[in-house]
Amino acid sequence: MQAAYDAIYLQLRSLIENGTYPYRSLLPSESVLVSQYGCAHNTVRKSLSMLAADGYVQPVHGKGVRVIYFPETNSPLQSQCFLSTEIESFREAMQRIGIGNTTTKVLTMQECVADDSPLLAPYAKGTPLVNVERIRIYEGQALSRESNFLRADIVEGMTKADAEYSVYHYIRSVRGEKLVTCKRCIAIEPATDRDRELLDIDDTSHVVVIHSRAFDGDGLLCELCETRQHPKVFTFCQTAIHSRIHSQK
Amino acid sequence: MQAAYDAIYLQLRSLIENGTYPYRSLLPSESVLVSQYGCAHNTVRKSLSMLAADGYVQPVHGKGVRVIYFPETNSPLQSQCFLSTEIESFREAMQRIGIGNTTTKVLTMQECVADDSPLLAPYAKGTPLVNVERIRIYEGQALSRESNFLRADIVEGMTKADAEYSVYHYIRSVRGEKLVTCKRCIAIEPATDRDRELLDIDDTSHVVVIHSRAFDGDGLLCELCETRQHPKVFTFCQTAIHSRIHSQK
DNA sequence: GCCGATTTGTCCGTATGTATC
DNA sequence: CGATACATACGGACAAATCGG
Repeated sequence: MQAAYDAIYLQLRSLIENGTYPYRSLLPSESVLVSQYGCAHNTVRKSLSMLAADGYVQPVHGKGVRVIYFPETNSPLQSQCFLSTEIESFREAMQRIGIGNTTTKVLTMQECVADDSPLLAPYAKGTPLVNVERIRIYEGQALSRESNFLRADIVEGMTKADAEYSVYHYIRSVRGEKLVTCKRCIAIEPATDRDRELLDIDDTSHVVVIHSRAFDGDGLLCELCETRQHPKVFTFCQTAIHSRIHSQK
Repeated sequence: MQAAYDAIYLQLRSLIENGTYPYRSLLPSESVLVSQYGCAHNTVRKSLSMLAADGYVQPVHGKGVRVIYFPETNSPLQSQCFLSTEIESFREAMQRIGIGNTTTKVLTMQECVADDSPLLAPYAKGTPLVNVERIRIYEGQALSRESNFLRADIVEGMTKADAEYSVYHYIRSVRGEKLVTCKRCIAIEPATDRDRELLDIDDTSHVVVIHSRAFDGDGLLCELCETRQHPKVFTFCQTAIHSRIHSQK
């Protein structure tokens, strides 16, 4: 079942994207939208705040809701970015940006237990884990590698073949678990000897390093992952909105 | 005046950060919080959704609101990231992460007009602009440069000295304008000859390129900026939350 | 497996405050 | 000053998920 605010969000978004509400114009006022959609004021507001968070509109107090979306041909579009603001598997990301011919190779896959190393500190000590190390190859080049510490119970029964296809797909479709929140940290670090050994980075001095921690439907940590990859495959788009909180802090 | 949901957000956040509500625990239920704070449940819900967006909690349907925040010593904290999810000036960012001794040098600052080049396409053709090119130097090294196309009216009267201190500070404090929305696109590109000429990048093959577009209080584009910088000064943290929208699209 | 209590999720209608024009 | 528009807040109703008995 689709929520009312989702439907309104999607409809308004497509009207913005197809030019019905062009860049720099004002949307119909809240009260007009309320009567158009036959819903409550708060419902329209939720849809509008979602559009604002995604960079489609910006509400202007006392004036209206300004459309700030314009199609971009120059820089990579939001939808074509390598790293999305959503939670998706590598496979899903590749399909989204239209790179079909990628393969994944599992280097190692072994059970272990969370000790008190700083790397695994977010896991409770003693938690059974599975460590999966993989390499991503596209167009014959190894451009990305990752080391993944997954909570054992959430990937119970996973085989190497499953991990080669998609760990996220296994968690979601086979295990029926959700991935709800993902915290990420992006940095650019000098390539290590191990990077040069495993990846085709040639004359590239640095690699993109993404640390991510994913939480399941219960809000419990289930994945702790480090991805190291060639810089040329990395793009990321984001919309920042001013909040008064930080100005007070 | 501070909104009620802001106060509740700040209070709950500090209670989470100081360990009163530790990692993996559940917050008091909505109804308890409502009676504690003496407000309506929608107000509490707004605070909780802000905490969720910032990666502090994750609500679990029918169960409670799980705390997913833990202090990190290993990877860069959210507050220590170079590029924040807020809208701030370079000067503010440097103060936040504790790098005091930085200087800014204005290379060029000249008026121009938006033509039909793809770079300036987001501006209406004919819009008066000011182009400012600057270099950031810290610890004696030129590590970042940027080319900024600002709408002329929003930086009216700005001098080279103002631009050397902070363009954002001039816009906000002198001109009294707000910067509300900022769309950014991050990529890693090979360093150009011009990069090597202006920056101290030595044996580094790539630079971090940030394209950003900022919108003023009226929701009108007022800044179009390209930043090119040394990889070693770049870190970015972000929290992604699963939305059903993308799964339907 | 069912039932009831608890908790979050969605939605409604209303009232008031505040900025813009 | 009045009309319009967004911002905040309240209180209530019902749905849906979870959990324990």
